[in-house]
Amino acid sequence: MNVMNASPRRKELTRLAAQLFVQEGFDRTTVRMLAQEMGIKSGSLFHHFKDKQEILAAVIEEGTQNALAIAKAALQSCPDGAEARLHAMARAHLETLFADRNAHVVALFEWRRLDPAASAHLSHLRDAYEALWVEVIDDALAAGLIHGDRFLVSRFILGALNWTVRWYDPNGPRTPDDLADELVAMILSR
Amino acid sequence: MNVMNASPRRKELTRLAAQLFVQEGFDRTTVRMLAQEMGIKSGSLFHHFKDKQEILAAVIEEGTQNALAIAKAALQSCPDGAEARLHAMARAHLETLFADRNAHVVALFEWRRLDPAASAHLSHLRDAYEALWVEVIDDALAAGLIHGDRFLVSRFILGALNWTVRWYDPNGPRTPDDLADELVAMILSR
DNA sequence: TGAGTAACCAAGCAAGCGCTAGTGTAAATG
DNA sequence: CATTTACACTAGCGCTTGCTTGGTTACTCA
Repeated sequence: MNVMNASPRRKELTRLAAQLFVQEGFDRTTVRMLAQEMGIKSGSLFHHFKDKQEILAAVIEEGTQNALAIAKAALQSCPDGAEARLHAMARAHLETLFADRNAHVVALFEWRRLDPAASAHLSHLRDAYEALWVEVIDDALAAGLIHGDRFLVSRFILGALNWTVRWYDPNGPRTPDDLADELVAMILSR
Repeated sequence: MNVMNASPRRKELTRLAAQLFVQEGFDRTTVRMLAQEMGIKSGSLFHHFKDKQEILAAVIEEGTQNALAIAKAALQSCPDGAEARLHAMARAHLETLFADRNAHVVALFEWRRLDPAASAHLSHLRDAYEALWVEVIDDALAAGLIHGDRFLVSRFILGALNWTVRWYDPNGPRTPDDLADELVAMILSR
């Protein structure tokens, strides 16, 4: 690997790896499969990544960074008010989830395959993302838009959103925005 | 393996396998690890199961059968009315999820490792379970307890419930019933 | 022009994988 | 008593795994 950089080549390889990890799962994806998908031989792979673990970490880091950036942008460019912010976060979450689907599926379902060091590092990133949610949900509770325990409410919402990757069909009639609207409508106290 | 039975021995082995599959994931669990956990040598394992795949199928089948039985019982012994039935289903779902946690975690996260034949067989079981949910949710919609698209609403609810296995701590202050009550309260239109 | 470097390859090692073959043994069955 | 059945064992085959080694090619820039 070349220091800790993010060369264009490495970024492209990471994208391909994410796709394979989703198709086959991390454990069943061999370095030979990865290399073939990338158009190189398996030995050459270790020029870009120090080991297989590092590829997984790269995929997850990439996805989480994107989610964080998009959520922050969505919150900044959205109208004031707790309801608008709740909408914006739900939309942003589903938007990244499907724009960058492979990376997010890997992050959600292969997190446990990370070694402790990588896991600790990436946990901070994920915590930063979840902090945005906590803030928005607290505002919604304070404004009386929703009711209940702030911890449970946020877990339920994130669960419902994350689970969409298991059933949502991007080629179907519904857009990610439709899903976000429907979810927010479902939980608002009216 | 002995025909297609469910001997007590085999049931116990299945339970142990579920635990290991949760700890390590299906792919990383070797037949040698399974055998050691069961107190036998790896070769002896294939007297009980024809191959590793069959162990996975046994774990998932066991868990799904339980969930179906408990949900049916809960619906039969619950007061009339759409709201009571919605409560009962949510409670039953979380109850099995944590009583029989290992099997359910495997069913939720290792389903894709099943070969096509086993997957087809077990899909019918899962469909029977989801049909119970669809019925209860349709009643709740008809009674005006909740609003929205029946498909989306049921996916969101099941997503929120299933995701609990990722964060719920059985040793914490909240009971599964608390979670069910809070979720139902969150989605009721009031 | 020639030194440096990023990217790649062919070959293969040591370890671990799922699974099989053949055997031993104690209890149930005719 | 003879036979079958259930369950376990030892030994290891054939293959795949992640990763290493030692070397080649193509390009950049002083």
